[in-house]
Amino acid sequence: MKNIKPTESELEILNVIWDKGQATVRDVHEVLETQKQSGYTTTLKLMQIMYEKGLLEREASGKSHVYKATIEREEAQGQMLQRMIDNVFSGSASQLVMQALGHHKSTPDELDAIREYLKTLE
Amino acid sequence: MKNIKPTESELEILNVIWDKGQATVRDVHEVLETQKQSGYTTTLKLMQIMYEKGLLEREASGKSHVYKATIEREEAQGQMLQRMIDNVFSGSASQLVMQALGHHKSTPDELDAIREYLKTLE
DNA sequence: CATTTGCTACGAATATATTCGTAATAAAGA
DNA sequence: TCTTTATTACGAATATATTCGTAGCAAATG
Repeated sequence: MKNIKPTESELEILNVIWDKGQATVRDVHEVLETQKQSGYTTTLKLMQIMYEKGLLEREASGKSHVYKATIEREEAQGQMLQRMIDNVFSGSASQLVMQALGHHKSTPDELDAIREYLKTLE
Repeated sequence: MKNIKPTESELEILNVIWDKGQATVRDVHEVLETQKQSGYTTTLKLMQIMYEKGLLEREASGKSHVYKATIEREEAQGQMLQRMIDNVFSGSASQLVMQALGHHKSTPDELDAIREYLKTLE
């Protein structure tokens, strides 16, 4: 089980790739451009580094490469969450949960979904 | 409302100070030493930087300084949580909550506490 | 009074992350 | 065929974070 710790920029890229399933540098760059100003080669370089780190895998396709994430979104979310629980909430997941529920006005539907989910955890 | 983004090392220091209420460099260093090997002046330098950034305030006490956090633990937790919700869970707090509940076997007591808490959110 | 101890300040080395320019290359288009 | 375009690779500049050595100083100790 791989343990990842993406930087902020890497996470932005992962989010695009997770959304799309797979993507070229150009695909990713076009999305990132809408969020913040940045050069194409910046995105390229980051994705090359992520490939070297093993965060992404890639496959040649004509002149370019098609990248995929080597870890599922849920798996990565779980790891990042665990790190936050450990480092910020002294290891208490329930503390984190209550903070999250308290600060963000969730809709009644969302709260219901959580209640349902709690039932399945018995 | 100040918006903080402590680095990993800064967070370790903040945790000690939040636990103690206030602390000197030596106090902090003694705790950190039990967690990882590091030099006294490293801790000192970090706390000086945190002071410059406004993360800590300090007061001379004899030859040394007594430091306090300029932000409450809960406030900081809330901000870090919000950032994670935005960057990792596409803005969905309930997604984060369910991930947290699913991955970490909370005790029945904790789950009860969360259920109670949900009731108060109606 | 001289020495040791414990503190701050600060510069510098190192590591890591981010950004971008330039070169090489191959495909597409005129 | 010649030129433009889109791509990768890579080096380098910049920014940020981390670590520690050294100097200066004052208090405590012998």
